[in-house]
Amino acid sequence: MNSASGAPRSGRVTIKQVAQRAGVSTASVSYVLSGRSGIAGRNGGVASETAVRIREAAEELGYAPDLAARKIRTGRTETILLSLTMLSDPWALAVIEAVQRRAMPLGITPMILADADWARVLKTHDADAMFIDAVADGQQGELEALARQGKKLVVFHEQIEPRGFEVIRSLAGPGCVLAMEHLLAKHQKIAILTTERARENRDPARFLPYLDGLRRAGLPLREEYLATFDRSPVSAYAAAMRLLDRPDRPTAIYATTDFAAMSAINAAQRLGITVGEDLDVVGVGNTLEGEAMAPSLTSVGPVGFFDELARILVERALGGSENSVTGGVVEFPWQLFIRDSAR
Amino acid sequence: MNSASGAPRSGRVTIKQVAQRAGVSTASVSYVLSGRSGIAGRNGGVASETAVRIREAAEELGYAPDLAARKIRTGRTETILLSLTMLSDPWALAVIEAVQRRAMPLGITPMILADADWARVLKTHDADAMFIDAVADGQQGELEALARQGKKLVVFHEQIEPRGFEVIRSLAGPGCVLAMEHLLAKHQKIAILTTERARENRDPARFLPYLDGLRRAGLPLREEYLATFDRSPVSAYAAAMRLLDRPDRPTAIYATTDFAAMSAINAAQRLGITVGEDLDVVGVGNTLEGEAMAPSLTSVGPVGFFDELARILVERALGGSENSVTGGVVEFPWQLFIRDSAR
DNA sequence: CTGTTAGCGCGTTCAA
DNA sequence: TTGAACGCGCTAACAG
Repeated sequence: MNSASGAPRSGRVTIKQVAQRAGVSTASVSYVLSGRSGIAGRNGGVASETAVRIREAAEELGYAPDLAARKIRTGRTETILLSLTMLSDPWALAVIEAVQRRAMPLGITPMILADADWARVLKTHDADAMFIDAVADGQQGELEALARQGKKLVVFHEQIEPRGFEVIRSLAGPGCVLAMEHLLAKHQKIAILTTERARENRDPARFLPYLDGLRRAGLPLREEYLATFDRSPVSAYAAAMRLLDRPDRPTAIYATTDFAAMSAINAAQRLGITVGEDLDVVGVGNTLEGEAMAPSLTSVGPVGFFDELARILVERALGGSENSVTGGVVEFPWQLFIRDSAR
Repeated sequence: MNSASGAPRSGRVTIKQVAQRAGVSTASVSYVLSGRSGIAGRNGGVASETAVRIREAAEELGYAPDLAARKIRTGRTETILLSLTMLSDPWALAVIEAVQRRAMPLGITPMILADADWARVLKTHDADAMFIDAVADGQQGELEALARQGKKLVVFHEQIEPRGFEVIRSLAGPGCVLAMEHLLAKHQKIAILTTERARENRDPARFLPYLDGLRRAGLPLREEYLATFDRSPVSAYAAAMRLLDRPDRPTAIYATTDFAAMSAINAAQRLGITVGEDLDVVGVGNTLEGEAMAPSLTSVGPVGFFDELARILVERALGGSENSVTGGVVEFPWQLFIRDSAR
């Protein structure tokens, strides 16, 4: 076929072949096909007619730039790497989708690494930004090493401190405080429905706000208003029953899980108690199931978390390599979503 | 810090810095750190002591090769790209896991592209092999274009013909034939539980084997033994009930879905019919749920599919670039797994 | 046997 | 608009 034209030893079409075909230098081709063609401040003054010819040649030859070669010069891969541990988790899918939406229009491709073992891969593979959703205990040093290598990391973690990398946190605590305040505005007899573990550990995010709320309001902590359950739906339902099936029952329930809150609502309905009137219920997690149930569940959850994560990731990916190597923390306080179960 | 030693303008440690620190040339470093150091036929004669010094230097500096730079010379990315459309599907997770297991020990990293729009990305991004799990109607040409670019593609599709790329098929048909034969060995009154769609289209894979089986056995097609359902579990359960809750009920059910087969078993149990004795049931899909239920479900499914897919992918990734650009078809006939629901 | 020199590959980008 | 250097690692050819 084309034995005299280019140099098609490899299947790949190079910039050189395009240049030859268009009758220009490789530099012009590069200017037109990648960087600014007719806009640039300095250079890039490529006659629009030449530009057209170049683009035609590229099209005809089916040229596509070799990103590896480009990367070596520019330092950019036009790629964002997402290291996700639990790919089956809807959470991971939400991350992917959000980043996808932000990045693709800018020509940045999100790639997923489905492996808890990011440390090994990220050492050699490059990306304009990397997201890591799980850091084991000993791995803190590896993060710092990667950061020193100039890698742009965004790490999802509740405690880790940023050392050259960005940290993003999803904080349930503030939202739980809001939930309690919401109930305290109208109620005095507020029960809690929580896990055994949260109570034992005095979980600062989900359990303590209950105690603090009562204390600040000058209300007593009543043992009989404290019900715990262990995972199973049955157990949560039973716990709610214990709470509600008594003469002096609470007028509000603060459940540390949406799922528990839903059980509580079911229990109440079973007892003929009208949720939203005789009983207010709030949950934690702001799940879709809670929002969909009747009455819709008032709950707390992170809002816009995925979008913000995507924004940060893309921002860091675009930021020049020498740029802000600050490494900060972005905290994501959960917020209250008032719905029918507790107006 | 190290202003006099290397050239650390960028955060990245290069082979040059390692060379300088070890007091050798970059060639030696390259030989030691990547290719064969003391084995090679020709060159590679690096004294083991020097090799140690080089490795130490690399270690101290935290050197990691730039894969992009390496790729440009070797043409290899040490990466396999998996374009997966339905990441939430267990099927996709199985693909990932299988490839992971095969590839990682060989130093090949699987990367996932969570985007139906592979055509755009794959044009510029490189990988030693690429897997595509979904091809839309118009996209056939794009596959060929990519193949011409020298890209190694493995495409999962039932009909597409290989043109420069590999095609892998998962064929339910043969398995369904086996399932019917299994039932025909012991039964004469065999019912089918299938979807409305499969019946209308006379699905060659899952529906026709039922008709053909009856015909070959010289059995009549009885309308009352043909029950259809539409998606919902409820619907499948009801259809099974219609089949079983009659005087002259079938002694075997061929269900075109594991999920429907499970509904049938439930229905039978509800009616006091002992599955595996009074009634044999086979499903299609060979899901884990079916295997786990009691009685365990006899079913047909692809065996070793994911492993084989992974093998092909890795093989193609390792194969030299000029190598077998054959492009063949690998068919994966489903097989019968006999369990308690139909011995 | 051990090690070095030098050029390559591809797209970018400066200086002319 | 272009020639040529450049970035990084690989590797053929060559020299102790």
